[in-house]
Amino acid sequence: MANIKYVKPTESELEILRVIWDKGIASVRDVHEALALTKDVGYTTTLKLMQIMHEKGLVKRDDSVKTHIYQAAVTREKTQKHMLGKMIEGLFGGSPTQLVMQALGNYKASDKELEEIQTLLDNLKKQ
Amino acid sequence: MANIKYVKPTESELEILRVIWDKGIASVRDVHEALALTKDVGYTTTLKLMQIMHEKGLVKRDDSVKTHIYQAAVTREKTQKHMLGKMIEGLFGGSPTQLVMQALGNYKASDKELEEIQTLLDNLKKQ
DNA sequence: TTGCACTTACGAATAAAATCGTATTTTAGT
DNA sequence: ACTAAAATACGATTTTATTCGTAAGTGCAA
Repeated sequence: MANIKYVKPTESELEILRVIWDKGIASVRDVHEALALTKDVGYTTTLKLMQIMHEKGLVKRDDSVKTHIYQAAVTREKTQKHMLGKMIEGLFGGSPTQLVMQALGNYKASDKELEEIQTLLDNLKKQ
Repeated sequence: MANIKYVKPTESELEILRVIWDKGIASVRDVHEALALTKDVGYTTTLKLMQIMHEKGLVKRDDSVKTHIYQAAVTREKTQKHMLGKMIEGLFGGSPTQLVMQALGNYKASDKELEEIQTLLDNLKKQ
């Protein structure tokens, strides 16, 4: 079995991952420009972070071309799952239900979304 | 209006808050002993962290007695809400539904819990 | 080919968080 | 009053994360 250790992205790394997830593939400049829309940061800072992420295995890159092309090496879903898990464990006493209730109670969802949840809930009940 | 700025607890601070939330009130030693069950850490480290938390306003303390007694200055619920919000915003594209679906899908809940969620869902639908 | 624009590499500075050692204070028991 | 045990205060170090300056490589346009 491959020895895969989960690497927890830092706050800044997560910002970068989000951009890459949205774009699919991206150069440092692509990412930097996206980040620059919402925060003040130097180009080489973004570059350095992406290099570190590459070392950590958070992103893959094609460096056979002058402008390296990056893509995520971890999926959004896996990351979501890990972070949800940590949060459930740490803040919600291990109860996913607590988290769900809290989320549903505090953040309004549309009727359509409520229906989606209902459908999932129905499926879970059947099992 | 009182000027309350939300202070985001760090990882370690959160661990301490969890102990205090569970106990209601706690001395440094109480907290330290709880932490020591699961990690290797020095007493003065815990002390220092709790002092910092006090400066930040994360905890209150009664220092009229020799052994200071701490209690949380932020509720578990408020903290849960903030962190959920950040997570929804950052990882789930602003969609609480996404988060709920992900949580329900990945972490099994008991029938009783599913019923609780169902009840909440019914209420939300009525509105 | 020369030079300019753009890129990566990389070391180093800065900032933030966590850790701990040591000094000092407090108080209860003798 | 004295001492030991236990507590706090606090500076300093270590670790981790973030930021950026500067050097060096690359290729395209004139």
